Amino acid sequence: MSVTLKDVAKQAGVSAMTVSRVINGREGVDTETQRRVEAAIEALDYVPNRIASGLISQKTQTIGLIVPDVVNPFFSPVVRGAEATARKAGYRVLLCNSEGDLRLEREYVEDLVSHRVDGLLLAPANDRSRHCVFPLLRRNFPVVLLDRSLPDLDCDLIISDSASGARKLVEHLISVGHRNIAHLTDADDTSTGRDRLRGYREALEGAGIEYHEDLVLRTTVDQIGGYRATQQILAHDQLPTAIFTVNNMTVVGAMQALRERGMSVPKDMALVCFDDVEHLAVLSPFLTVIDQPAETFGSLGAQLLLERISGKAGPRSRRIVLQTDLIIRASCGSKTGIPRRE
Amino acid sequence: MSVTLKDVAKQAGVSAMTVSRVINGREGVDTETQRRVEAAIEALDYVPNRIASGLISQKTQTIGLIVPDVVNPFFSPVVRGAEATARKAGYRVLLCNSEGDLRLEREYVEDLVSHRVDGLLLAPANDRSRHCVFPLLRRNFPVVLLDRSLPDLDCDLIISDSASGARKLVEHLISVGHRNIAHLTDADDTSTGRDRLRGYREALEGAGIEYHEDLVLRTTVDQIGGYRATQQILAHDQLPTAIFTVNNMTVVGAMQALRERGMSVPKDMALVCFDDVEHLAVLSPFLTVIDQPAETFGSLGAQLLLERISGKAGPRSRRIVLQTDLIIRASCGSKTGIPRRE
DNA sequence: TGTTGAAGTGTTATCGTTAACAGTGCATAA
DNA sequence: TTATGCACTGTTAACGATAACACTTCAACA
Repeated sequence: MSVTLKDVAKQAGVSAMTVSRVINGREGVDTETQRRVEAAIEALDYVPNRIASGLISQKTQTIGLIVPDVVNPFFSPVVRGAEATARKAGYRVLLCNSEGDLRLEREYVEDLVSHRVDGLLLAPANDRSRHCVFPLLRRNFPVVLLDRSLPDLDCDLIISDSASGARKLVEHLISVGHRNIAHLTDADDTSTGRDRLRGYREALEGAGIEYHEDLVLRTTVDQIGGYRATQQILAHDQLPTAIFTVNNMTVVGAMQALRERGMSVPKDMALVCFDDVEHLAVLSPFLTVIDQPAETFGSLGAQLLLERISGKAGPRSRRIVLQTDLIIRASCGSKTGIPRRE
Repeated sequence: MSVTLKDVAKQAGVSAMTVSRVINGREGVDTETQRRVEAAIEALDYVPNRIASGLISQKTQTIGLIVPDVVNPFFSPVVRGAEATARKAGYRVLLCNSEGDLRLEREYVEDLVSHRVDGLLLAPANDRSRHCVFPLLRRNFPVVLLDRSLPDLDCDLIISDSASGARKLVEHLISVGHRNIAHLTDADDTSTGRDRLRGYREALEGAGIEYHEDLVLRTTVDQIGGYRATQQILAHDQLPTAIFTVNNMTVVGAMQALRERGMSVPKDMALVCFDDVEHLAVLSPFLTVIDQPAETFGSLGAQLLLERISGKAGPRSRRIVLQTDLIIRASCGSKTGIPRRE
């Protein structure tokens, strides 16, 4: 079917080995021979088969990248960062969308392993993702976790300081007068959810505000989850004055639910969340958020992974905690906020 | 290093062939033998090497996907759609970010070919991408183009009806009273740019408005391009009353430039563009846009590609034109502007 | 009893490339 | 002249899996 090294060898009147040497730039090939081989390669439009070389070298020069959703404006920069860094080092990226689904995630991991990727970048769905990562680590397979840590798992890791981010956000809400603050988060099965909840509680404590269990709503951290949880909040007898959602998708659902009830932000309800979104930030600088350095998650993660793959990493696992930025805009009713549109 | 089929065979006391049969669910294996093999697989934690099978079958079950930028809210759904569809058919996706750069794009194509992907989904950078696609088609290599067509290239293709979209958008501007409409587009080297410009001109003609060359600004279709081009516009003696930008990134830059000049939308300037952005649509239903079915580009593209790969496609190339939606919001000063979703 | 054939299993060669080793010349040195 | 070594090139055997074929059994039947 496709042109092989042997075809080139025949065309150039040399052995396959000589062609291989030319392709890989090994020295010890006569200039004239080299010229003939290169002519043959050109003439036949030969492209080396990296799959076959990979079989021998036991390296695919490919890494796997599993994220819950590329469309999520937090994860798409992660993907870009990881891909760019990997590519610069000569690695390809197999992209997988786990949809935050454990079963899919496990299937992806198995598929990537059977495809013999040299390493795996994983933004895990939740704590139970541990079950499919642990066997890899036992085999010394290079893995770097992104965004979320997994319980009792000693693994390279890039996270951001969720607790401090959440604390900053809630402290800001408190500083502009809110005391009744709802929090939309997940089912207590992700490190990010737990850390942000912790930050929320710390901020309340710090201000001497009592923690109310019924102000913390557990839901799926997507648009529909944010929508439903907000509906629940709005069914309460006594409404909170602010909602803090755990991420950028939940906040979209929350906004929908508020709008359906004819409530406006920040007049009737303050609204803040994790993750800044570029388009929103410019076109509608409105939401007060915690900004995470998303692209850095990807590029730094890829870097750690490549070090691990090349054996430069040493046995100890590395844990990198990125700092977050509080971006104050107008969604809290804060006096310091900039009007939504001028 | 890693466990191979031979190791399993030895452990189970059978030949490699028998193990292969069990793995691939071929019949003609004794139930008892099968049990032993499965036990050995389990015991050794064996994962089949798909690279090696690929060498024989001449199929990698992998497709390449090249987009200018995963972070662009138009392309990230394209990626998701393509990945999901490919995956359901048992294909993996190698993701490449060309950054709209021809040289990078060419490198990616060569790399994907040397990695023996079974097919390629390409959202080309511009007309000159033709040079790296044409050789593939000559070799009958499966390719599907996304979003942009390439001149004189007979290739499967998914595009949207850019001309009619642009016409709808500009007709709307005209209908609410604008007659002096600037258009930010690219250097006339993409089909989308040309088609949208054509739609723009058609709408003007239809309304008997003269076409002014100096109202059409050529730029890179990203944020910085939109910013600079808008600055140029604002330096004109006579300002237009509306700006139509060719895509969702350019509009961000345009907005920045307007804001810097203290101009607000739509009071001082109307602003419309191609591509809706989910977060904006809900959190700030403000921009009047042409919405393209981005995810469908990806899923349908993958579907066409898989048909081509499996030989189900027939020799003729297919050209699919997706329809667009005009979503009227508030950025034109239109009296009829209704928020898209309540 | 011998033949036939189906079920189950093994052997060999191969996919495209490369590592390791084995030549072949030819020039220089002894 | 013969030895020595260098430069260049070829041969063989892998990498891990599988297709194609060959070989056992053993039951069924003439």
